[in-house]
Amino acid sequence: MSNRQNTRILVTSALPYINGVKHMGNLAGSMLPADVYSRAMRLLGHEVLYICATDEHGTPAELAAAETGLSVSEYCDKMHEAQKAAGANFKLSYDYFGRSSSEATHRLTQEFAIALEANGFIEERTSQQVYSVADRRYLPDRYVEGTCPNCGFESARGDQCDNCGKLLDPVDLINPYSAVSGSHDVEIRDTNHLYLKQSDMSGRLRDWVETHRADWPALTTSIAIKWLDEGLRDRAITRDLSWGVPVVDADGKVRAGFEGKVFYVWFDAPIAYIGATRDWAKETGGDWEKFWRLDKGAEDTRYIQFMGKDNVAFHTLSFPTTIMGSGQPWKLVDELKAFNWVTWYGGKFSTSQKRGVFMDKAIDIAPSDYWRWHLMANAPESSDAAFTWEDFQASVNSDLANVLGNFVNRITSYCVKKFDGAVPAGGSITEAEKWLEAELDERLPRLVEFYEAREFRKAMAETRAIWAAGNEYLTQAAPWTHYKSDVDQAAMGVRVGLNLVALFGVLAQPIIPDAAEKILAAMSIPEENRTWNFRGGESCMNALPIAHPVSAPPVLFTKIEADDIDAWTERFGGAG
RNA sequence: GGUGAGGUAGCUCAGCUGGUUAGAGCGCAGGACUCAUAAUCCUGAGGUCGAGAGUUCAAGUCUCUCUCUCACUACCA
Repeated sequence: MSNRQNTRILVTSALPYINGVKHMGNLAGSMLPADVYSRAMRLLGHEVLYICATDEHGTPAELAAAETGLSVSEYCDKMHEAQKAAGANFKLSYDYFGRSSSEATHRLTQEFAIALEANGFIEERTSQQVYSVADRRYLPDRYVEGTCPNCGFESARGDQCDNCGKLLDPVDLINPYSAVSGSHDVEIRDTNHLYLKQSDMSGRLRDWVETHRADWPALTTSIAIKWLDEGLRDRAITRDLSWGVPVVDADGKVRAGFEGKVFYVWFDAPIAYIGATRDWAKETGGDWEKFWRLDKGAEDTRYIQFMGKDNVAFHTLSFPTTIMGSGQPWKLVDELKAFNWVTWYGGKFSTSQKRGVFMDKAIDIAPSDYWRWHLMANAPESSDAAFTWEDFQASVNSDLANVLGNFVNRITSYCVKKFDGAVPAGGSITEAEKWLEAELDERLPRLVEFYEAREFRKAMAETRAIWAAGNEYLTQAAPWTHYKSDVDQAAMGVRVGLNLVALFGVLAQPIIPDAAEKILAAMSIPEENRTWNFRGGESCMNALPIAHPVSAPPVLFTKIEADDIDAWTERFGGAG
């Protein structure tokens, strides 16, 4: 493990939309795994840059702002800070949490569009769109409602009827009205938009996706191939809105006929990955180009994207079309990690029906470590994963409190009581130490492999198994039994046990950073000794110097009681 | 409707290119221990791998049909 090459790694997680605080499923499906991965890679000595940002444009932001009485810009300022704070509460270790509304992203978006048009990948076309006279705005399909021509349902949305499920075109709705104001004064107008000619890129996209069949998860490639098989359609990348990136010509002036139009959020949102990196560079003096420009060192960067499955098409097809079509040496993603959904007792999260927990409330209920551990140990990697309070309780009580917390407590407090809180010398190697060494030699490399492969459930299970091995070792070594007749031999068990506490703290860092910090502080482990330079089980068992001071940390994990579950179910909904 | 993913012990899930008695954690039962957050450790019970058919010396693993669940279906993001 010692001769691993240090790599430069760029990590991005799908941009959370500006409206509202995200629920635990959003956290589990992109930001949290990206964070755990970034932390692990940093510990392994890699150069990691983890970038995320709020996705701020689009109709929903405009409407939400109007409801609060704030300007869109003020509203976004406020919500950006709220999301930033929520991320901080969950200890998301972004190197930079930017905004798609930043100057850098605006300029890049415009530059990409100009380059794409010069290369023939953008075309101006006319389409029909519903315009609401009362609202003085064009309405996205789902903001137009009316009677379903198929089943007669009276409040069918323009994109799909909630009653019969049929896909609709808003133009076909009978008696259409604006979902924003309820006004029936709506009309169909012709409007010009820029289209990204994804169809012309199909061949190159397919070749590129095919080369990754082996190293991308099946979830990722199957979705991309599905879209390609159905035939990529050209996609409008502008909208009739005022809040967003203006459409300009090469001279920087608004494009003729595009007054009152901006780029579609899904054109500029992924570009915000680059924009946010530039903003990071501006703020820190870092070099953004070595992460993004192939001609400036990005050939040596490994770029990994984290996202929910709904985002796969945009990251495997649309954004790559933008990158490839620009004809410029931009970095394409190397590896994608896509997640399924976390469901709420098998159903959907729903704010209106009080079903589900959102990041701001979740942190009031339980410490971030609890959520981080449970969501990663039960990550929706191969299929949707059901969240239940009972499972949450089991993860926290069994894995964190009983296996890890109790281990740390039992051996540190014993050391304080019997060995004056100092790592004791003495004793000889027994079967117990040999067993433990073999166990660590097998499990530590495997753990690292799981992290590198971004197999989160397996990495968590392996971590837990290592913690459990500590308890098993203590049972075998039984220092409390030896203490009665052979204090030196008891010292052996205590010393190795304390080394395990330090090791467990080191291993816990990417997942449960707060608890890890408490453990490492109680063990007085200096910063430079907290990295993942494992040199085999034997050295892990003898890392602490003799007489090194040790204290017993306060209870690390308070258990979740049945009463808590009842109260939370009452407050947030559950099986009922 | 189309497409994709999934249906493996009571629960949540592993099982790579098919190969001895199908695995883990939780839960459950019994035992051990007493340093510890009534914790921990050991042992055990529990599955005809959604249904049916086929290919093969051999299928949870490949093919087909059926069935159930979930997701996506391009102007929500």
